[in-house]
Amino acid sequence: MSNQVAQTRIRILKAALKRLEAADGDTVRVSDVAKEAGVTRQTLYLYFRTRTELLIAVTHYVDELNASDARLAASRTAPTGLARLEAYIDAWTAYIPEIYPVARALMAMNEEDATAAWQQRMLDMWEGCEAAIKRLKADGQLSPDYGVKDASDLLWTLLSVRNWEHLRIDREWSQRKYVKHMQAIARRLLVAGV
Amino acid sequence: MSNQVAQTRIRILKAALKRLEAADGDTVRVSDVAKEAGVTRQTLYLYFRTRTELLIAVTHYVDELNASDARLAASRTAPTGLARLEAYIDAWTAYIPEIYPVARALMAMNEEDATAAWQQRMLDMWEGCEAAIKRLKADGQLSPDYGVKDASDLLWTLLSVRNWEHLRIDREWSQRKYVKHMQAIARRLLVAGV
DNA sequence: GTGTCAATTGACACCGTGTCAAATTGCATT
DNA sequence: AATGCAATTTGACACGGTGTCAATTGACAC
Repeated sequence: MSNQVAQTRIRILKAALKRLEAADGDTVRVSDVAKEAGVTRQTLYLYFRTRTELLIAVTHYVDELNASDARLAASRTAPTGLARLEAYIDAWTAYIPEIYPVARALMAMNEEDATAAWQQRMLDMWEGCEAAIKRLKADGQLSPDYGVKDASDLLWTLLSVRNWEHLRIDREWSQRKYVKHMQAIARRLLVAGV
Repeated sequence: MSNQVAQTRIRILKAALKRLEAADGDTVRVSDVAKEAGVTRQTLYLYFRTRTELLIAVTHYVDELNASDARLAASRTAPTGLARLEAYIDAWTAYIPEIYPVARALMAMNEEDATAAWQQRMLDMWEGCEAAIKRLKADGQLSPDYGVKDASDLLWTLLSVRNWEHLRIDREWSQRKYVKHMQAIARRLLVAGV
């Protein structure tokens, strides 16, 4: 990829992200992004075959910007099951607001590839939940009320982007408050003897 | 409304519901509904000004079919705060699968009126949650961890259609299992001294 | 200068929603 | 049986947004 090409690509990604963050729920069109990037719509299509592909590329771009993988992975090194659960929740809940503008657009698409891409992410996230729960169980800290699978499903649901959206956007909770409550609820529901 | 007119209208509503229930996540087009109803697209537009208006009418139709209001309202007569909370959760969680096919389509729309209609329903549902929580508080059964507003927000989020979708569809929980867990979680989180 | 690569121009097809006017069918009244 | 009205159909079209295509321009490198 020549330097010029790489630059244009990045410019488009930045423009897309900017528009997605600014779009207050409104749909961002391909032409909006092109305009923002100072490029024609056709040029954009030279870099991304479809709108879906563009949005997916933006999710990866956001991940890079925030070194998300690293932050999520770091939570794995926590010393105890409980500490790990807390670290995972911290990492994930900090990630949501960053990915949300793109996530929203992706979730709003009724298109095969877009749905598949988002589902895959959610599956990855489920595995993160499961890993945290397994560690909890290994440390004898998992609530006796739940098996690993059910606990993972519940944690995964509790921490869903939709729940964040409900509380943070619809109910206007602060991010701080949201995180605090998610931590408390996860602990209350999933950790033994609390 | 003449008899004939009423019949055609109902036929269209039934057709729409049928297609929405059958559409496994795929978008249902106006022309699909018209075809199902055995009527031209133009006739449909004679009865419903827009696709959004049709979908909203279907939600009302579903409500009628199930006497949903009555069921929700019945939960208000429970003798204690806890009984009422349980009755409310039973009524609402039984309602979700009925409304879900339409809800899904409505939520998927990026259109002002559609969004507004769904938001209004969710607001009504929030008030149902709040009423249940207030009663709980009046009976001294509300967990000391939460105020009325926060508890209502949490119950509302816990019982969201999206959470039902996550657990019931994505994680393939049975309806029975879903209800059981929602009851248990609500109690654990919101009821004092459990 | 010539060749190459990136980007632009302008046109067009497709799909789904929504609109319009004119024609047709069915039914009731007299 | 003829008239009139209401419900429905027919066929056409506009619009917005995505995606495609071919021809052209501009810049820079050799």
